[in-house]
Amino acid sequence: MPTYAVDQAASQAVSGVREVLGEPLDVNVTTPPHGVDADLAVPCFPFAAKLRQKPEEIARRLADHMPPLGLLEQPRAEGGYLNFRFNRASYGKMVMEDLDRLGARFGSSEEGEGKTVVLDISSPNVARPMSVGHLRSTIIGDALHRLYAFAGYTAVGVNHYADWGTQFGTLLYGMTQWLDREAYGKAPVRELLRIYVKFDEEARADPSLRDQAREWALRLEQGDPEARRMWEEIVRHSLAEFDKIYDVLGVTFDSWRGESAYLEMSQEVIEEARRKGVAVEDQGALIVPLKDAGMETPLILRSSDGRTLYSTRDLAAAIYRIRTYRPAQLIYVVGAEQRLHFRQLFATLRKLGFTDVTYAHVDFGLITLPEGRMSTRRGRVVFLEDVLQEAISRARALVDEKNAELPEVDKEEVARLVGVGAIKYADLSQSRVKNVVFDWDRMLSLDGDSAPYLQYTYVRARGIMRKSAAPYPAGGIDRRAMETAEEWNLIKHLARFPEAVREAARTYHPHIVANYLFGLAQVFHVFYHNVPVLQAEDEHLRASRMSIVHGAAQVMQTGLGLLGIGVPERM
RNA sequence: GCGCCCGUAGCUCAGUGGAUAGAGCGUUGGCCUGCGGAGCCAAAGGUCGUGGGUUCAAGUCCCUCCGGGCGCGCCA
Repeated sequence: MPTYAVDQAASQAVSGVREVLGEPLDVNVTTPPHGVDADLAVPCFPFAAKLRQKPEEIARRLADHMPPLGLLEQPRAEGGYLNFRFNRASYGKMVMEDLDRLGARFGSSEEGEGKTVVLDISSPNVARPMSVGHLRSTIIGDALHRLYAFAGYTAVGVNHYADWGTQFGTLLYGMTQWLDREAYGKAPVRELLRIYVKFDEEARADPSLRDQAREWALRLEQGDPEARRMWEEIVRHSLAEFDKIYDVLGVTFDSWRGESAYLEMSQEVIEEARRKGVAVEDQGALIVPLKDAGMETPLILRSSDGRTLYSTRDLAAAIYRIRTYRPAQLIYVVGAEQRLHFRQLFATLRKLGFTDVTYAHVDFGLITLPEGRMSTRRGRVVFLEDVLQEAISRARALVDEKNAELPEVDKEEVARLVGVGAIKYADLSQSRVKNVVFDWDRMLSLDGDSAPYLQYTYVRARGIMRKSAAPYPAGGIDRRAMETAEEWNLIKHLARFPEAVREAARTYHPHIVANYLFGLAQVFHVFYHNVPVLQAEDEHLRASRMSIVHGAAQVMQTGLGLLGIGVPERM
């Protein structure tokens, strides 16, 4: 499905090679390394065995007999490589026309047309303040949500918040003992946290408290009105708190459903699993044996005392999503420590017959503190709210320094965009698989490879655009605007955006887009530094360069938008 | 003990099996009479954890070992 210039150029290279060699060979198109003056390369080593000829000779033969290719120059043989350069006139023209025609849709595709993906994103714990630990799922999930929508899918972002489970027993009991009404009225979730921590301390001195907590958990489970009322209140307060955070982050969901929404359905799922022979009784519990799927530990559907578990409700939720949305794929953006859980979940779903859905656990490394793993109970935790505030205030200090004459409202807006952007970018610009040791300065970095560097690119481009309303040049971009290395490199980089977007979605790696944008920023800054736009020699050249600037601003805005990062007009 | 993940420059990280492994930070030294210096240019800095293997070609794939992290039946 080659629609963009990059794709077409690559497929022209492939068919050209096949035509000359006259065989349906597997042709690999790569990008040459830095020192080589070429845009695409085809290594000829793999053909050697089949053609009984040296790679160097094959490359030479190809170079000599290559038919004319619209977007590529006549290739050259260099060693065992066949090197192509883009044809500036045709390739550059096509790129710029695509950009002009598609605008904010440049980079999008129809790949997901008619298909739905459901993404499990964020899923915080009710009754706890969100910590930086929830950042990754929220931010990575949001970026994937946007990327999939951009790729043409119907993307459903689901917040599956944890509002059920044994921890509510301790909380309800704790509330009956130590609740400070006034503190609860002012900052309910913080007060609940205090109680949660206090229970842990007290229970260490007096283990009988744990029985009390179990008692309350049971009351809640059985629908006791008082327990139920307290629980509902906790959930309400928590969701209100989450809302505030998501609002600052600019993250939205298509569906909010807590685990408790699946209590009834869990019973049906248990029945179904039993009926299909997927689940069996074992030591008083109901389990799904998974040895045949390569797992020693089974998925547990019902505990020996008859309660549903996290895994039961997750299974019910998955089935609910499949029946409600008819998705092609279920995606879970959840930490790597739950790998086993998702292997079990997916295997169970397949056993139950849900085989026409693909499942993906998009995992990511843990965020830890320098002193070790975060622990809410021990108060060893960094709250997301504090991180956001700190980021915004650091950005604000910088705005005051760099752009003192900006109006107050704009300063606030810029500080928010830059501060929040910095946090998101810090996470989205590196591969998600590695663990991260939390570090204020690193997470809130505002220089180098950081959000403001990219946002500043946009600001600079917009600065030029504000000063001139030159329209897209009649008759297309002027060849003279593609002559210098700065111009040509920028155009070539713009052309690669669709590829970055596609790869990021395909591999669930938003950092591919982030890295791409960083490269774009670098190339643009060099262009900006060396190529006069407003002062171009004549009107047509100026309009042509303006269209390049326009394209750069557009791609930066679209790309950052896919990462959930906004751009200011000034900063 | 078993399973999974990670190990690339002083630090933090990129690197679809292809050519001479790249950035940012930090260090040193340059560039504001051009469209905003939150910028640009340059230098120094590497046995890609270790040892084998597969391949025409390995930072990338497979195995050993070392170091770190996570997980392993009724928590979420």
